[in-house]
Amino acid sequence: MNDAKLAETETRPPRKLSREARREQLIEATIETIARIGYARTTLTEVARVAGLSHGLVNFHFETKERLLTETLLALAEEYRRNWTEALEAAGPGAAARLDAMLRADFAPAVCSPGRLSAWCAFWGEAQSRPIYQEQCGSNDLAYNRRLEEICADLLRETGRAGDAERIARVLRVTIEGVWLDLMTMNAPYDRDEAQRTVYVAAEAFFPEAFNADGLRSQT
Amino acid sequence: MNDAKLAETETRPPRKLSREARREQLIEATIETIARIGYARTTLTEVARVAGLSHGLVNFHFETKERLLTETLLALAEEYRRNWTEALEAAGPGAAARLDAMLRADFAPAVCSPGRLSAWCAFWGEAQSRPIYQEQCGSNDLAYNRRLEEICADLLRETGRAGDAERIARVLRVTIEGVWLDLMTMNAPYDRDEAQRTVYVAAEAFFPEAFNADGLRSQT
Amino acid sequence: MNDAKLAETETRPPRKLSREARREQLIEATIETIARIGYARTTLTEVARVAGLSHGLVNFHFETKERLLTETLLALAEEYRRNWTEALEAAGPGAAARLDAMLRADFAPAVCSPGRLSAWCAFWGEAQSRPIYQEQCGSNDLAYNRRLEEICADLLRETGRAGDAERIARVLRVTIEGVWLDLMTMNAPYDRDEAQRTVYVAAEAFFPEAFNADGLRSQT
Amino acid sequence: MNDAKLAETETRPPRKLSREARREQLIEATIETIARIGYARTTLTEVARVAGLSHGLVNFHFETKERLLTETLLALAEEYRRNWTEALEAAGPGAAARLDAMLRADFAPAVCSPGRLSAWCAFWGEAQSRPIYQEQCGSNDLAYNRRLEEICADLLRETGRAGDAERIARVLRVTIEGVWLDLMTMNAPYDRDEAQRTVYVAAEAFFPEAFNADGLRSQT
DNA sequence: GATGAATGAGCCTTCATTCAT
DNA sequence: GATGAATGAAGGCTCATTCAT
Repeated sequence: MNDAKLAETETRPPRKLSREARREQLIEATIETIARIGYARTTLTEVARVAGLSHGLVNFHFETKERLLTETLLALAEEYRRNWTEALEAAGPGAAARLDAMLRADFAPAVCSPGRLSAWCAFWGEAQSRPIYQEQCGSNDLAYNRRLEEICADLLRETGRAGDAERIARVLRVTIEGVWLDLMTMNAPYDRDEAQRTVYVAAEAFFPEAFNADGLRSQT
Repeated sequence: MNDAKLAETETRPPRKLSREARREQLIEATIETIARIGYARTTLTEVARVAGLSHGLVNFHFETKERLLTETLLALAEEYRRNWTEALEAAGPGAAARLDAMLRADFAPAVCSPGRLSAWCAFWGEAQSRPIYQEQCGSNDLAYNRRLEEICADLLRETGRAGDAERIARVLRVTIEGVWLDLMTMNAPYDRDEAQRTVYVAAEAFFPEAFNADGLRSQT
Repeated sequence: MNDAKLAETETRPPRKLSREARREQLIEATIETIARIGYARTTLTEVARVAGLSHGLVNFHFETKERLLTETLLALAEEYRRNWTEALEAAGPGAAARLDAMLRADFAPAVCSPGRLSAWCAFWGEAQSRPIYQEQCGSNDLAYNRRLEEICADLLRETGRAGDAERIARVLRVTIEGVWLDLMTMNAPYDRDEAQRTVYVAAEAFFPEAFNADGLRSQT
Repeated sequence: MNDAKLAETETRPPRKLSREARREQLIEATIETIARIGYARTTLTEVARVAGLSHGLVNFHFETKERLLTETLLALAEEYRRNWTEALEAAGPGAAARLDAMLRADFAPAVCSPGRLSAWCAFWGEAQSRPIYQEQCGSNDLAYNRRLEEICADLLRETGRAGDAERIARVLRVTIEGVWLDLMTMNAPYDRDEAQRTVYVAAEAFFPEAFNADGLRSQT
């Protein structure tokens, strides 16, 4: 093979991809489509168009539209879980550092991009009338909640403060979800940095020794 | 209206309702339908069925499906606005009492029924890809936010605490929205009372002199 | 209304028909379509085209294609049953006259038209892999078979001949079905009259006192 | 074929079968598929699945689906023709023995298996709207009919009976086809033995000297 | 006002056919 | 030869919208 052909092979997308690669490509296109035109108006034709593929291929890799959407949600949930799990593993030993890692993880670009947030919102909106979506989200949330509660309980112990770890964890979690929603739906949205600061303001209210609006207090 | 007609109206269920009454009936059916089967699967036929009316009547009162949905959202937003506005007007003079009134208003049965919450979620999910919906929600939120910020600023002044009223107000608002979402989407949801306590836990964190988990502290 | 308009009203098909009338019209179009292009190539669009209606209307009156086809078969079966039942009721008292009535009924234009026969063939071909079709045909056949056996048994008694009524009835029935098939599938088909004579040749073989190739022997 | 190749063929399952063997394998799978799910629902994918081969191979050996089906019908027809031809060649010299051979041939397991009958029914059902299928069946039937008529004419001569050989032959043929159909489509089908007896009851009616319900009378 | 039959655009899905590997 | 990913035409079905009654 001469250089010209070699270059051509490298630059053009291959005609045939492995099953897994195509599935990921289509799921990515689905997220983008939902983010752009919403869940209700998402069609297989549009997903295929975004992916640059024929619409018949979508049904080849995912038997039905229903499955494509379910697996897209599953992929989002799995990506989200992996993100905070890994952040937690990389965190320092103290409860404050671990809480900081979890709060910060939710604002990592990988899970907090506009497209991802829009897709999440759309699925949330549909989930309340779809038990199958609730299950997908629910099991993930459950694990996240439990961890957050444990860490809050630890931090209360460490700081010697009184408080209800379950409710504090809940406030922190819904604050994150809430500023996410704001980032999506407000007409003049504040930016991600301000969103994160807002979360830390909440963290500071419960744990003033550990946090301020900028994040984790330096350990002096 | 003469006596004969008056008698007819009173004794028989009216065959012809006024324009406004029919519109409200259809909007109510729309909310219920969205809550039950979701925004994406809501059809005019189903709305008509829920309302107990004929198929064609929906298009007679609302020219298009788009208008029916938009006006439904408008009605929800207006109802919500009236609810907190009136609660605020009925509240006592102090900042703590007014904040309490606003927090409590969002859990009034009129705006916090399962059907209402589900419908809200559905519209939120769709709003991020529909500018027209964002406007409907946005203008309302804007007024609500401003009031909440004012009250928080007043309360900070009254209690002599330092703090960022804008971010505190934001945390309180998204906490309310967040527990609303939980009430809708969690597999084993806590109840409305626990949701409200969670909000007060957040309020207590910022204003311990004024609130505890049960609500407004008695003014001694 | 002036004469011109009156005439127009009478000649043009009405825009809206009753449910039952439309259903019959669509079933008739289905029979014609199956006869013309076969079961496998029958599409709702083609049925609608033959009926001169929009394809959406087919799904309005019959929820699915499956139901349209099933009800078409049901209508064919009901029409067939009514035809031989009424022929039997109009027949004379003797066994020979009743057998003659049944044999003759199957060649009545109402049930023996080319379109009807083609449609029957198509359903038979599909029935062997469709239990639901078999049931539709089966219950009808059962009643027909029982009657034919009874009459053959009566005729054997009357003529004092030995013979197996069940098998004789079966031969007569399948002979009718067979010449039907011939009328449909042979390249140079003989005509309906020759088909009927063939059946009478079979009848004559079993009951020479009662039949000859032209039909029932005149009672002398 | 040299020794090396022979050994390879015998010891290993051949990875590459000859064209002809693959074609037969696919035709057999087509018959089975049509028998199981019907003509209308037969797809190339299903045929390939039944044959245990890949999807694309079907189009490699038969350019189109149309050709696969046509050649399947051709194979069925050829198999059927060979069956009665060989039976006739093996039969004794008398007309009765030859007629018996033909009647018996149609119930030989090779052509009278459930799968074969189902496939025949399906093709018959479709043939009335497909000239190309009618030709395939027709030419075969024509030869079969002619032979049957000749034999019936011979037998009439031998027995000295009056009768119309053409119509008698037709009754015998359609009786066979009819009991075939019964074997396929009746809810509580009688068995092949009873089907064959029914045919002989018809034969006995025309030729009582030669046949009874059990078959050919022993020549005493 | 009210009804529900009728229309047709657009969607999901199937599947014969093609083709790169 | 053989595989299976990829394409696109066509079909069934849904549903917003229209309109005669």
